Amino acid sequence: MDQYKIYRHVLCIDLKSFYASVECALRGLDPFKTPLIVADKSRGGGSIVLAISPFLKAQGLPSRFRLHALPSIPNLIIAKPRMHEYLRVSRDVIEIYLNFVSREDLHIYSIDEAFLDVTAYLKYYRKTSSELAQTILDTILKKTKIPATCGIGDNMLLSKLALDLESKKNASGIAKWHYSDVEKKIWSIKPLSNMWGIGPRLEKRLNALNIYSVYDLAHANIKTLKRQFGLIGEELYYHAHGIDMSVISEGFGMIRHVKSVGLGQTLFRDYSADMVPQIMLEMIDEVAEKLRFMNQEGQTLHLFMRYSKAYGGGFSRQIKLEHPTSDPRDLFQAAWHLMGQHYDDLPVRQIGVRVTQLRLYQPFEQISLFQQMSQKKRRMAYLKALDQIKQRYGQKAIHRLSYLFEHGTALERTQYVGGHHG
DNA sequence: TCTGGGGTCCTAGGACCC
DNA sequence: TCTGGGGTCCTAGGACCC
Repeated sequence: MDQYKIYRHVLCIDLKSFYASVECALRGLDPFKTPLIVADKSRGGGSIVLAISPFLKAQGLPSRFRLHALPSIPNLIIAKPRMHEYLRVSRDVIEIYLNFVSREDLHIYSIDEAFLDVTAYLKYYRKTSSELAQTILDTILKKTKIPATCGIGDNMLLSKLALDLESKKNASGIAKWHYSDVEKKIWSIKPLSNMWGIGPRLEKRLNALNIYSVYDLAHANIKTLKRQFGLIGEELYYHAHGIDMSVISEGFGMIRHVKSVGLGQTLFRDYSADMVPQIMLEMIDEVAEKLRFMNQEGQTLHLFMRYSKAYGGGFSRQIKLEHPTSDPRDLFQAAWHLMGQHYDDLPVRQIGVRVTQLRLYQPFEQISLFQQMSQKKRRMAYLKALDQIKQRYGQKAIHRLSYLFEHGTALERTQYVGGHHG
């Protein structure tokens, strides 16, 4: 097993109760003393609370619940989500990371979590990994008023586990785990789903094999695990021994390119078959715009629908296009084709559109004729012009006539980012 | 179990080619 | 047409994460 052990100094940093902390910072309040939740009241009692302040967390309030399950809390502040602000702060924090390490050694894991491989920098800063972690956390707090915690490990997995299972809970906000801590700190993890990479389904299947703790997992037969779970089974076994071979600068860094772009929404009510194409077109417009913004085009369109509860079921199908594209017309045509084949004309509650097989936008199609080349370029120029109008004057400045139909959701969603209020 | 939206990775099975 | 095996690509579905 020792031959698989890599020895690096990896920091895994998490911005504490991120959305709620940003809201406190914007109001000049202390997140540890302020009862604040982030939720969109205007979306009704069924809407989800996105974040709660560390103050409320310390009082034992669950971190995710529905607005109508909210207990009465004195002086509670309910902040409406402002995704643009959260994204801005997230970018500010990334800038801070980049003042300490280079891009190759930084892996952005989510809007509020990042991995930093500081192995090569400790000598330069003349600090231990804990000291450097403390410096970075202090800098984040000073510049953005956001509290953060940090797990440190010999590899990425150990740093992540140190973060999730220790530093988020201890007073200093920093925890360091080595391979030598595996027996004491990882093997005792129970239930299994507390381990990163094990969800409720895997936990159940493992329990069926008489595996209830990470200790059991570490002492299970790797061949059995592989037979039962394939590659993931092997990975589970190694993770149970604290082993993880991924190195940020070897492909886990920031430069990793996005592999798909998509959009999904659960509609506020059931939509009958005649309204579905409009919703789909709106969503495809948005995905296509995002593709153009990223200067990408995609060659496979994936369409997902779940029918109204009254009927149940749905479908999930993909289709490969003739050429990569970021033109909503091509994408809609493909979606229309899929619908013709698989849609049962039932009322719909959930719709998803995703484009995969991405590549960098290429103005020329090698195999096509001159005429078609210029057509693609001209069409792109037109779409880009629309994009620019929207970027300058707002998403509502110019749009399809069909967006005005009463069933549309696009105009309301222009205020949203990632499904939440922008 | 679902409640949210946006992602990633893995797997089994089929089609097709040599 | 079937005999064999190996490889690649594609699709649908499952599971996980934040």
